[in-house]
Amino acid sequence: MKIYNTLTRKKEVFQPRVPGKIGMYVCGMTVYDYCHIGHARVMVVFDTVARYFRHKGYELTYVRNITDIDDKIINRANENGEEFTALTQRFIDAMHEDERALSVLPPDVEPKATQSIPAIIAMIATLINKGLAYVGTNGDVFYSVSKFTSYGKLSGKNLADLQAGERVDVDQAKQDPLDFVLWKMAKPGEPSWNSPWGQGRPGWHIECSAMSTCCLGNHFDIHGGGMDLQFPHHENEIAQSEGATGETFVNVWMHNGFVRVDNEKMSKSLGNFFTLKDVRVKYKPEVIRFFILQSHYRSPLNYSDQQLNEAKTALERLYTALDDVLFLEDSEQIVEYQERFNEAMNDDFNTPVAISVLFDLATELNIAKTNKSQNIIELASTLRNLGDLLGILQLDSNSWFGRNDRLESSYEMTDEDWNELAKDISKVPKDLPFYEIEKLKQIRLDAKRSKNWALADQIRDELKQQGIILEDRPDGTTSWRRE
RNA sequence: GGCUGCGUAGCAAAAUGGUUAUGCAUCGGUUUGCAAAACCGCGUACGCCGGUUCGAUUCCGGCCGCAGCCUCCA
Repeated sequence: MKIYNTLTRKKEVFQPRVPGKIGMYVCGMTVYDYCHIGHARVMVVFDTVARYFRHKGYELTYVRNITDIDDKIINRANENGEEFTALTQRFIDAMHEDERALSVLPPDVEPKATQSIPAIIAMIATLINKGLAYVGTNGDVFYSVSKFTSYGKLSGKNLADLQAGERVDVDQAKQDPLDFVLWKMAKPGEPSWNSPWGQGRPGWHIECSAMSTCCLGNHFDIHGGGMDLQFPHHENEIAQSEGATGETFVNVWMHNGFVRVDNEKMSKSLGNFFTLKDVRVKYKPEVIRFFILQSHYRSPLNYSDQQLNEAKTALERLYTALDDVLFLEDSEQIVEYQERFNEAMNDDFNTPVAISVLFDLATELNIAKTNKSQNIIELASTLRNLGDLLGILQLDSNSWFGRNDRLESSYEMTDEDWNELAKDISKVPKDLPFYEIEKLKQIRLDAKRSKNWALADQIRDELKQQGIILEDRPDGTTSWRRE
């Protein structure tokens, strides 16, 4: 299979260092706020990558870190007047809840910066011993970028250009403006850990170097994250890790594109972000996941209600195809579709094409259902299993269409009462449960039998107002679903 | 200014040196009491200008436009 490698700027045939085994590290969240759709993209993209590797039979170790100490966390905790650990725990919990909703499987290891302090200190000490890092005039420890000759190889930058475009205020404590902090001295009252250089905390970049090599070894296969981490974060990670170990750090660098709003990057600093928590109120999480996978992971992804609505309609089409089909364990699979799907995924995880295979499969399944063909179960099972690789289509269709709520009545009503009520459903409370919908459906079927089209249409229209869609079938039965 | 990347039909989004992407929307048909869903049919799109080629949306060059990074950000 081929994967686009940021380091070489081209698709390369992927070869794990150890046959059959893959180590993958992805930069995770800094937990001082809720996850937004941009974070969702990273989670979903690399979850899909992980699922596919495992499907291909690789033994994958997937590590995704949590940054649970940094300036923003300290500031936010101070604003709230709470312990930073209380703050981070709250947002870690919220993140895990978002992940579960999006069917993002947990990574194998989820290291936290605050639990990796010894490894961080050890790596900084090595860098100082090797002459790649120094203690600045303010006591902070800095990485000496000019000492690392291949600095800039990932982002395609060179030191001269960087200096020419310098727009950071020069920190007097540094020897060179491009040098970055490895260990930051604590101000009074700030969270801190003891180190050979005094009480302080790790810089942002060092934690990822320490945690990744700690969990996966000095040299591993894949490192991922958002595009914006290419520089300086990942560049600095390379400098730190390769500087400290003297070995190649990572073979393949994968970066996902941004989520945009009105053609601008969605980001915390621009304030144009939508949190998952909020979006989930309006759209099912699976719709969000589908929306993300409908574009290639390296392309920009424009966020809008229109896009989400279309994703919902599209996904509904797939669930409609799966509706009313019995599934059998160990059903035969349709190889042709599996092959087309795999071919797409083998080409740098081309999920839009993989999804198009799902739609072709759905069309054939719909035809098979109409014709009552023999291969209905195989088609449906294949569709579901391929969907599973993308983390979609795993709900029971009754659940997707909102037909799985309680079966008993909420109201004490006679049939007479129901017949009266059916004539003016606008009086019926919103969010009718299963039993009541079934009841009204029956009343409508009776109306149809006696060719009382007016009443039948009225019931259908009124229910539509409530987001309940009735569909008559050729065999005279009626099915319903929630929008 | 430097460095990346992008520009595809109404919208979204892929592949591809000559052959159907796909989804949504629209239109026509089948079906239906009418709908809905489903099925069938319908789209000659590839920023502009040159070049290479028998042939370019696809390769090369220039231009224009957009985005990202160069400061915390997935």
